[in-house]
Amino acid sequence: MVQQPDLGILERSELYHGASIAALTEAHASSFRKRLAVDEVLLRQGDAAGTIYIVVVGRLRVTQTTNEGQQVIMRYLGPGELAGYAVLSGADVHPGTATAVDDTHLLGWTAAAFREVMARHPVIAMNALNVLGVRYRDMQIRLRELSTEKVERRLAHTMLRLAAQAGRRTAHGIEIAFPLSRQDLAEMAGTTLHTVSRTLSGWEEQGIVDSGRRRVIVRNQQKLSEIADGAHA
Amino acid sequence: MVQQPDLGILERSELYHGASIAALTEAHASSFRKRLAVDEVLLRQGDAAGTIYIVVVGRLRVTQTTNEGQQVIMRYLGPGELAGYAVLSGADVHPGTATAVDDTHLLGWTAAAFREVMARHPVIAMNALNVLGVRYRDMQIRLRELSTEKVERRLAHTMLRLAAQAGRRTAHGIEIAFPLSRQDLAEMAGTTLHTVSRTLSGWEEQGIVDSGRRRVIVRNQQKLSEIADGAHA
DNA sequence: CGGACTTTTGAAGTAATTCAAGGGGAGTGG
DNA sequence: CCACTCCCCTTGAATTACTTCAAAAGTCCG
Repeated sequence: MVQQPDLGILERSELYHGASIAALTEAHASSFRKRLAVDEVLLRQGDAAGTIYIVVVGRLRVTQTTNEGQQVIMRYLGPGELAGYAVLSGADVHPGTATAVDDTHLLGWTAAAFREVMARHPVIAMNALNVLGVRYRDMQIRLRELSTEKVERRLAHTMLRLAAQAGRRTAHGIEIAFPLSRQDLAEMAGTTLHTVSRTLSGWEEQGIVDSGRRRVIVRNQQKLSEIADGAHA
Repeated sequence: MVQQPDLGILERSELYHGASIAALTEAHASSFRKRLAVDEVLLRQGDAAGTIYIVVVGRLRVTQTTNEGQQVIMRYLGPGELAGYAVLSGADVHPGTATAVDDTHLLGWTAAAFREVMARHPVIAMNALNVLGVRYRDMQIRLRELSTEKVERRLAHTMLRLAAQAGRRTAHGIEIAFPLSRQDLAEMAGTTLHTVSRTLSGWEEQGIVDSGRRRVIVRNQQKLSEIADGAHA
């Protein structure tokens, strides 16, 4: 009875999409639930990679921290997305830290349980390849942007991606549906919070965005796209 | 008779490592050979992703080009490595261009032939997951470097990776075993050839490297590591 | 030996960081 | 309910690392 909604979530997840009812049921049977409050950590960079999760409700921020303590945000994970990909690809430790930015519900599997399900249902392995492929390509794009574009453009790309991934239509525009500080944007776009602040102030004047304390709304996606495409060059 | 060496190459490749003789034989039977001279293109960014290759001998440079024509080098591929990962992960076009930087021999498969082999031998799918996982992590590291480190450090990291991946011990140090221009290094480290040239000149004075026209030798790996670790901060 | 490509180096310019200070909002505790 | 405190955000000014522009010198190959 409680299972039905979970199966639906699994069916719509990037990892189990297209799997048979049998596979979904089996996957669900070997899963466990996990709940995180805001700022709780799901898995920590450097820890042994023993579990894999699917986000059911909520959102996680995945970061990597340098020896010097600087953080980079690798991505945000929303409903249906996979956390703990290290288990998929046989890495022994988690390369990043996943922290809840909202109240978050997950379904989890131990590495052994997951491998068992994947071995029995090849479609899951194919989905796993797709997940990694998509993320890898995403990374290539970001690397390319970071190598070739100036800050304003990179920030525009960053915000467009966030709007596409976690945007909520409102009367005033597309609102990023979770708390997002200047510092967060800086850690995604490869710059400082100061430069982000200045850039957003400029955009605000032009009516492109509307923002406040840990809150961002895209008012004019068109103009933002033009900036991302280098119209400002 | 000619097959035996090929099977050995396959066995040692990142994609077929650990596969059974039956699987290797089957894979070999459905493969075709391809040979490229220097500067010939194996696959082009944006082209339909219909084939996948393993490098047997030689080396490829994988690049992505922006709308404005700027290039970024995503990676180099040496013997045993896979070219055309798009086929693995179900992308419909190649995200980058692969060009030979040396005379290069490859074994190739059509997408259909490869999927057939992979479906029959799950170990290959697991290897594929590992390949993508390793590349993804590599990309995360580079993104982190690009976001948080200054040019000299990034360049040091770049050269250390090249030395590890394609280094040849010589009397004078570790030589990067393929032609590598200042421009190439710039496109890997996210800077300009001018800055690379100046940096290498500095390193040359300190006896850390020895370089010339499209040629780089690491003389003092220790010192280069220190620079990469931020000792120069 | 000519010509194309690669590298070097100087000088000027600039985007972005760093340093510094202050202001504003949200939540908490008295 | 008000005041206090903690974050987060903003903005100015100084600094700097790097790019861009420019020219010349090597180096390799045919």
